[in-house]
Amino acid sequence: MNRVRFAPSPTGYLHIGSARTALFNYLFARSTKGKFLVRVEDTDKDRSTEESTRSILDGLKWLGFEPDEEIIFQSGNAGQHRAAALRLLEEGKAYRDFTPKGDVSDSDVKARIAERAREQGAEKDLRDNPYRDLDRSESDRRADAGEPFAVRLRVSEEGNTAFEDSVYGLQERDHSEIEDLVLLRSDGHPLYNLAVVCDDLEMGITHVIRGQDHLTNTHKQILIYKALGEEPPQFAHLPLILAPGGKKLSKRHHGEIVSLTTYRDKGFVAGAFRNFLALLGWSPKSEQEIMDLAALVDTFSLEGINRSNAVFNFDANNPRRWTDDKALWMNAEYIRTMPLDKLIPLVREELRGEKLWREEYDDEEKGWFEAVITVIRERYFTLKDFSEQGRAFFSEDFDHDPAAVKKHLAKKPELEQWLPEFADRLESLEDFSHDPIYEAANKFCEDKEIKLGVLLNGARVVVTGQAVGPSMITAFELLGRDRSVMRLRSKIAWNE
RNA sequence: GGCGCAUUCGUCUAGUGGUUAGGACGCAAGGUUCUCAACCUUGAAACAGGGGUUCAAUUCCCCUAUGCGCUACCA
Repeated sequence: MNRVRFAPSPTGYLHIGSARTALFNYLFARSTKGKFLVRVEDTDKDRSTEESTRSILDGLKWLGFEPDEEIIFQSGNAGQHRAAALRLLEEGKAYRDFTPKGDVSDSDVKARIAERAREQGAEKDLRDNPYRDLDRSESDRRADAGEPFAVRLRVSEEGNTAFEDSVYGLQERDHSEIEDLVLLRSDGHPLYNLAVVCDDLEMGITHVIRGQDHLTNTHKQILIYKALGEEPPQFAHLPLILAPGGKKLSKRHHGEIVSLTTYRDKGFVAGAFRNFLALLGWSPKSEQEIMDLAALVDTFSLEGINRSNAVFNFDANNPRRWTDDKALWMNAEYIRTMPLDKLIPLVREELRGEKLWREEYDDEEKGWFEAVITVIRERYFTLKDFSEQGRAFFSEDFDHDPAAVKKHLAKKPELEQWLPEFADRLESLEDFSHDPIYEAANKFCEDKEIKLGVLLNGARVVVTGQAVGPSMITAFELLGRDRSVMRLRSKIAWNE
């Protein structure tokens, strides 16, 4: 049985790239009847926080990915990692490095790597560590004397490692390109590459599906598997998600757009965002694009994964395009087509958050509420729209859009008289339903010799505060006689 | 610097040794309409560049360019 894991490090929010990695792991597990596991890689104790862990787990839950087994915390396995390193030391597959630990300031490591590499040029020798061939008894003696040491894997100078990546195909790397990597820090803490290998072994992971940024390091991990006398799992690396222009998508440069929680907070339907994410770097090879979780599980396979990085397209300077157009479109598509009983709970949450929810909507006004949602959801893009654009349906306390006032009221000052007059006609209607309201509106416009649009557009601004919205006849019907009449007579919009 | 990976419309992508290079989002035009969406019709829009191989290359090979990744006693 296949076993895969999603292994986030809790050093911040859940990045959308990580969310997609989790998605692909989940889909792979479900589509092959395997297990989806979660392992929190909290070994960097300086940067890991509980808050981050919680936020990541919340994000996974929101997307619908519950782990099949208990969540593993990597920090709890440090003892085993250390034991593995010591075993390799014992077997001579690793050695003690007594070089004093240098100061590593995190910020400029990349620059220093490049700098050092430039100096070495092509002449570099990754096996020039003076302790690599230190006499064993001498090494033991110094260790016993309490001298601190790091443990490094003894990588052979000849040959290469190779593996078949499910996405990128055959990967080979000469050992001469791989340094004797550190397994254990001089303070006794295991390092990432060792920890992942040990944990994946321990958890019985059969397929490692992760970001392409790990592709080159996979060779190091394979070396560790070999040294431990174990078979490496199957690897599948995923293309990355980039920012417009092909740049790295980072919190520092792109802010909250990279955080999954942003999408939840800005009114995304989880299924819609999940659907969008699935299409970034993976293709079902069909023209079907709208897919719920079951459909994704049905069609998912590693073969459909792309090799080139995908650009997450958005415009930081344009509020209307704060995130990818297609994501927004897909969210709208979900909002207007998803089953009402799936949508209602989401709208309820949104209205509750904005203090617009009334318990009656779940009870004696359920029918009315559903009718309203059915009508207004047609033109909404996010769940936020229900409380913002749709506010007038749930509250008397709503604003009048200045642009709408200008466009439909200011240009027709006569409406200030006409709208209350029209209110009188509505008030006297025997049957306050669609057709009679429509007839009344037409009759009124005939009397005043104006186009229907003039009346209804003006009414929309006064009654809903908006220039756009559902058919005004339907809106009157939904709001009911009293509220319609009252708002038509109101001078608020005229005085603002 | 070294090593690795990638490159089809603006973006996400399909695809093939011979195709009118397909779809989606977005964009534009038209229809519909009380507004705006939705919907329908139509349109503009791509094989990074250069060499090969081949009867034929977007597809196979090489080089260049560009981008990304890794190169840490970070994960």
